[in-house]
Amino acid sequence: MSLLEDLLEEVRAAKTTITRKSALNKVKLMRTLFDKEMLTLGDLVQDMGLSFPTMNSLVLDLHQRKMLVPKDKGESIGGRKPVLYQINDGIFNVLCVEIERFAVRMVVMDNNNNVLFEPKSYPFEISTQESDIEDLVQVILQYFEDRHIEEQNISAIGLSMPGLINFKIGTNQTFYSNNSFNISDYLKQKFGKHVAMVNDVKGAAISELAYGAAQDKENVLVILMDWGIGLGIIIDGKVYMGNEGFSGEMGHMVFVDEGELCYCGKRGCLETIASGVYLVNQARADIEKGVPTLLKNLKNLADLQPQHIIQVANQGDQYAIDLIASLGNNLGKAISLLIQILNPEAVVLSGKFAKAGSLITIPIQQSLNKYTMNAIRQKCEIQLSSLDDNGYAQGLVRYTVEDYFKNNLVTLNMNN
Amino acid sequence: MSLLEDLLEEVRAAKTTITRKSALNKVKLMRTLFDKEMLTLGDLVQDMGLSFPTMNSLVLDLHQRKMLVPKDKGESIGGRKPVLYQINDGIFNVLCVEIERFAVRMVVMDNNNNVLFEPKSYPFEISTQESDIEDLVQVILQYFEDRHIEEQNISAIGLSMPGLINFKIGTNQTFYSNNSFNISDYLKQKFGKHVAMVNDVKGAAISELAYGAAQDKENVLVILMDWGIGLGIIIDGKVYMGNEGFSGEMGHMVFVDEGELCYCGKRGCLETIASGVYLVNQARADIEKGVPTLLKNLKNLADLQPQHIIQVANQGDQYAIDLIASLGNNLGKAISLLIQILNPEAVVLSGKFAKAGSLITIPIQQSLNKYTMNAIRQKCEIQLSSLDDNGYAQGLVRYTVEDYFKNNLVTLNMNN
DNA sequence: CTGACTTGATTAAAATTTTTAGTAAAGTTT
DNA sequence: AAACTTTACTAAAAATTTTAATCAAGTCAG
Repeated sequence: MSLLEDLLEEVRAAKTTITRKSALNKVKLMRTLFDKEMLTLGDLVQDMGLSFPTMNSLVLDLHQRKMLVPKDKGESIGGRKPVLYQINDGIFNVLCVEIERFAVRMVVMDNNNNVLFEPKSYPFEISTQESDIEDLVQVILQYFEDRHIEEQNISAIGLSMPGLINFKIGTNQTFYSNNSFNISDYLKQKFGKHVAMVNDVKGAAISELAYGAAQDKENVLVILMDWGIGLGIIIDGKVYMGNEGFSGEMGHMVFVDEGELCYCGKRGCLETIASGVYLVNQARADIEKGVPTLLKNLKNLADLQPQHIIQVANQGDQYAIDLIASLGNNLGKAISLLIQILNPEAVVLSGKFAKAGSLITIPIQQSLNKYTMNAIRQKCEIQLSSLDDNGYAQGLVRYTVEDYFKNNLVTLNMNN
Repeated sequence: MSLLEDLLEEVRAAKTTITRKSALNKVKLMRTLFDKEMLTLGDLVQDMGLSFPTMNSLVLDLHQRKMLVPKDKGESIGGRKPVLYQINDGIFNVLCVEIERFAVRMVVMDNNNNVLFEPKSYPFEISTQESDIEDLVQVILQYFEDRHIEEQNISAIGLSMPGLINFKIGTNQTFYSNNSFNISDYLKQKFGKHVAMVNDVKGAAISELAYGAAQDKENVLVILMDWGIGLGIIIDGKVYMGNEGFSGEMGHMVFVDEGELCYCGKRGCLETIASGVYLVNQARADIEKGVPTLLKNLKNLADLQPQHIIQVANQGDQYAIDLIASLGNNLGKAISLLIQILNPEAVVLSGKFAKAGSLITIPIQQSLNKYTMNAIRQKCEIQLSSLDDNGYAQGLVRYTVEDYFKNNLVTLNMNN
């Protein structure tokens, strides 16, 4: 049993209200420390509303158990430097399972984002067949084998995937078309661990908020540009999920009257004119027509991916540049609607398209200038994401740990 | 000095931390009680994290000062009924100043929404001339005279108006075109009272949340339909203001490519095809063309107002019904974008158009079915507002009192 | 209708925490 | 190097929270 589970057990086993309260405060202290990453004793006193002596004894106890460590010293503001406390490494280890359109990427990281087992991708395609979920289990077991991972070293599983995920009950509409099958429960039973499930864009938004371009901001839109187009909405410093977890489905906003048929069943969705799918389809059609472009050098046109187009555009290919620009203009028009409605302080462009840099930002900015009210746009910065390969996994770790604490604290407070 | 101000003074004058804490807790108790309207001792203990004995003595003290009263008894859940406490009448009296497009409406209400001085409307037109603000002061003084109101009986002023209002610093873009003039400060100086200023749609959203169709809901869109079209966004049970207070400007979302010129400077804004202004302009043009409609009986076509069109539509006028339906279709298309982005649990249709009932809801619903993803739309109810004439003023009272508490508690906690 | 069983209100003693105050340690600034 | 700040830690005094007990006011089954 892990140190954190010991602590939770201590709360459950407490005989008097006093010992219970003390143990519960230690759990809350761990959560606060995870949330804020590094805090001084004084910060903790303020955050948790306890006195210095009490907080001191709590910290001392957790220090002795090696659950937290004095890491650095904070900046002095005219006197002695305060000690900064941090959760110890390896207190909570998360298996990150990032389900992408044609692959699953896995990595194991601890609460401080240390990589415990190196990432690896496996081919995997989402469909709505019944066997998918069992396939996923097999891929996970394969990863365990490949990296020599013992299951007992994993504290919880974090799952991210595109599509509609009901965050309140843990169902989704990606595997199986009926809403009743509960992946979280299935995996939880299979592995005997806490499972957190989150939509990929919302995971990205958490990453940007905690470690990326949205740090220290309150109201931000995170646009994830890849095969599809997703939106993560940050409001009051929190990622807004939507009433059932379905917020941010901007890719299927209807944008063109009587437009092209989208795979979602509607016509003229934004994704039909501004997405990786659109880019690839358009490029394929144009290449067949004989348009001059570096893309023609590609061996197999069927393998064409959005990143190839971005790549040649960055090399100066005029066709690719124009294609990305027209996409940027349409996307900018959509973003202008969002800004007009939500008045954010920043828009963060994330995902594979961020690599296109100003080739995409300038067309977007152009549309914003045209379609947004001055006062609302003026203070809204357009920023490119700067997260690295493990960036989204870090957000997934964060979501998983938060979910774990939330679930446990709710059930602990119930059995008052 | 009012009872509430006495209490605040007590906090400031407190010599020891202990007496200060106690006085501060009484202020917080008053705020909690205002926020939740009616609470039992047990509720207060839970909400504020204090023990029964302590809370009991706080309540006793405030009861003796006549700041709160035991009002009703709660429902029994198998034993003795608990006493429900409520803030006493007349503890905080708000002058509500609702600035509309062509009028100002005023009313004085207390913290429990009792009308102390009957409402009255005065003609008033917003422009960006310097003299406007002084005109407003004159109209307020006129109201005081007409209703025999003594200034000392007013605790604070609540101001609602259309347009962009920076809620953090109290400036607006309705009076004066430059952003630097501060109406709140001006009126505060003129009357020596706290002034809260809020955008009319956000005020309406607060009303719907506290007393209307959005009660007990978490994530709701409130559409205010009048001369313009406004949107109030309720997220996690709070009205979302936007980073600078400019959220919800849906009327100026660009909706028609190279459409009609809007007064905001852009082309093809939603308001040019779905608003009271559109309705009136379209009707005037059609009547001149000789379309058969009951509206022709109107004496003066220049006086045509949206409510006239709604009225004849309710009487069965086919032209008006069709006109409203086409507006509803367009509006529904816009709302479908919002639902797709924000996944609310309900959409509340408020404002004068709500009187059109199913004549407007059915066309809207029709568009929603066409343009929104099934899963997101399914659990989203479309509801009509049921607020009465003073409904929006009640939201303004609520905003004003909340603002007053927030401001005071912030400054009190600063001089720790 | 009565009696057993709830839950709520109130009070008092015991346990614990918070204040308050004082001292030492560790920096910064003049 | 001295004076001033801020943090860390300890201990006595003061206040609050627990805990427990009693009374009041309901519900509900028989």
